[in-house]
Amino acid sequence: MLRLHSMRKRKQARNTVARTEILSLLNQSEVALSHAEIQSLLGGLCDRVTIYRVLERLIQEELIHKVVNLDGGLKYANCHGCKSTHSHNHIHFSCEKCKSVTCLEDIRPSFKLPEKYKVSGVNFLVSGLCPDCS
Amino acid sequence: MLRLHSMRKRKQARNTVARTEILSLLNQSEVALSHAEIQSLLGGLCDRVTIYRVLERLIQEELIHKVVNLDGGLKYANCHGCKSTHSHNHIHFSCEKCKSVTCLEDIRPSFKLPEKYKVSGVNFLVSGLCPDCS
DNA sequence: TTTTATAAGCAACAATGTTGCAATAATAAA
DNA sequence: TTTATTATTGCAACATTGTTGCTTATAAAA
Repeated sequence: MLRLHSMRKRKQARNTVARTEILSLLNQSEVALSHAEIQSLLGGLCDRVTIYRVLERLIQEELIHKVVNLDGGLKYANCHGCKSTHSHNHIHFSCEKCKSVTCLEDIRPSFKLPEKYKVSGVNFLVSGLCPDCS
Repeated sequence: MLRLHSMRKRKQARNTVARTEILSLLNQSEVALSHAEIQSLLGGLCDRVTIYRVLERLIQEELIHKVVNLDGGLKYANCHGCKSTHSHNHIHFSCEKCKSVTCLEDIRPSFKLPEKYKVSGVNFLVSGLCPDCS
């Protein structure tokens, strides 16, 4: 196949079993899942490392996004509306009782920084009790 | 010493070298420090584990607070004004270039959750370029 | 079917955080 | 000041989480 120099050969993503299953898990889940939870749900379908690499890929493809929990633990959630706007600037809610982490997609906090700061991303996490636990 | 049953013996905090030095480091620092940074700055003054335990104690005493970075890494910062109000609901800024994490104490974001959520704490992190780097 | 580049598996490693227990040392009590 | 008490430390061992290199397997193209 002839390729022009400007036409950079892009890495062609593949539909593998691991990718399909992990994406399906996240799409079906109401809450964000940790790597450990995903591994457990997959029940040995694939290696630990594969999960890390699939998650990384899905993030780059903007099909999921990463959520940092209160304790620094990482969780992953599917992107519902975020993809269209290319932004993950909504609030995430972390329930102290059931430990669930949920995307509150419609809620965008407002704030104002001094002019000299250049903002490129935000991560807003609110903790407390979710509707089911309160 | 006679003690009533209701008069629970409270753990009496001690002024140790490690505690003094770590608190001093955090008070003198403009930016939040990670455990690794603190350990490096202390230069072998005490054990790794001691640093973890001192930080934990200082948090409980509300002299410092914990900041979760974008990647889930934990940093620690002194409390300037936060103690009086007993709240850490201000924004933290994480610079992508110099990797510094700063408390923006005066800036409080506003947002509104559905009624059923009970909020007990927030962790707001904004990333981008700090004044020095932009 | 054959080709080939992506992805998976495996092993080894690194970073970070936790726990139990004996020894040390800060503070209170004598 | 000396002694007693117990909070704190150091150490070792372990757990968790995430990363990297390399070989093998496999999805998709030819």
